[in-house]
Amino acid sequence: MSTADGTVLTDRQVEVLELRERGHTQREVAEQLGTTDSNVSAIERSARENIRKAERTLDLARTLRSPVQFTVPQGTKFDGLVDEVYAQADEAGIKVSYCRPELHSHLYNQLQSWGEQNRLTAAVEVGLDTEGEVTVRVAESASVEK
Amino acid sequence: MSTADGTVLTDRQVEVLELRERGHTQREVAEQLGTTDSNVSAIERSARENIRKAERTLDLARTLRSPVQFTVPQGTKFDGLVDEVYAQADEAGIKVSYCRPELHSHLYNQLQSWGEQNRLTAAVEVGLDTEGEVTVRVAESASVEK
DNA sequence: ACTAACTCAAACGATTCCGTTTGACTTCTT
DNA sequence: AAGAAGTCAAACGGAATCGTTTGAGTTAGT
Repeated sequence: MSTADGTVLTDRQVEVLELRERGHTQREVAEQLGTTDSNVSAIERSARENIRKAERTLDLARTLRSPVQFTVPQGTKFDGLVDEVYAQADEAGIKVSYCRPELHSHLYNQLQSWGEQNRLTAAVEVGLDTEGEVTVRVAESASVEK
Repeated sequence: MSTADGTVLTDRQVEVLELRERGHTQREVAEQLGTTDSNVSAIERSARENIRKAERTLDLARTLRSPVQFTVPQGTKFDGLVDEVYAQADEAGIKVSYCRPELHSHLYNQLQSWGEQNRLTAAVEVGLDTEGEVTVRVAESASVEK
């Protein structure tokens, strides 16, 4: 078994994920581990939730390392977002690592679930580091709203 | 304040990291938060540990998603590691996304803390996904040894 | 020798998180 | 209609994590 050591997953969660990724059904996994399918369902759910938390954590860590941070309100158009990034970078004397169309698609990809008709459906936190790297992050509370 | 929502960090940990990344000393942070410097030290430590755990978690998640997994023993030369990757990929009918020198430096970069004189100082778990992507991971227990 | 910045270990109460059971519920496919 | 695969909520006991305090220790710089 792969070790869950030093991760935010438990041994049980790794056991379940391993078997599931190999195509077994929850019932099969349940039998092999000597428990119920609904228990396996619960373990798998919290495992995937923990992985999502890990992703968000790294996003946040990157933002924290960024000397320049600002928030763009919900409803902003993607063009406006791009403008804002360049403006803030300029002000801080940072050269953005992306040309305009690059940055646009870079942001669009990361924010696709929070975009609708070229507008943001949630406020977005943006971070700029000294290398010109751009990170974006949507507050968790916003993704739960509505 | 940036929100710690949906991450593996607590609000307190984010507070501390924010102030610290802005160049404040632990004593300054302690004063601002109304506690002791040794407490701030402890909070910062567990915060960074949590971030490391998040990194390892994503590595592990990637490995779990990989249909091909194998372990390379401690003491293997980097050349041997590269050979093994190609051999395993071949056997599974996967085309590695890297040419030899690329793969070598790709692995070398990720494993630099576990390399010495072109040899691995710890066993390494390798994952290959169907896209030809290669992931490596060192068991936590190994990094603590010695 | 003194200070500033930081680390470390032990212990504590409080909180959160895990795995599990039970039972009901959706959604497909046959 | 029946079954297979999966989800969800509530409750539980046990384990892990958090923030904090206290006190001692290290490592630089002056």
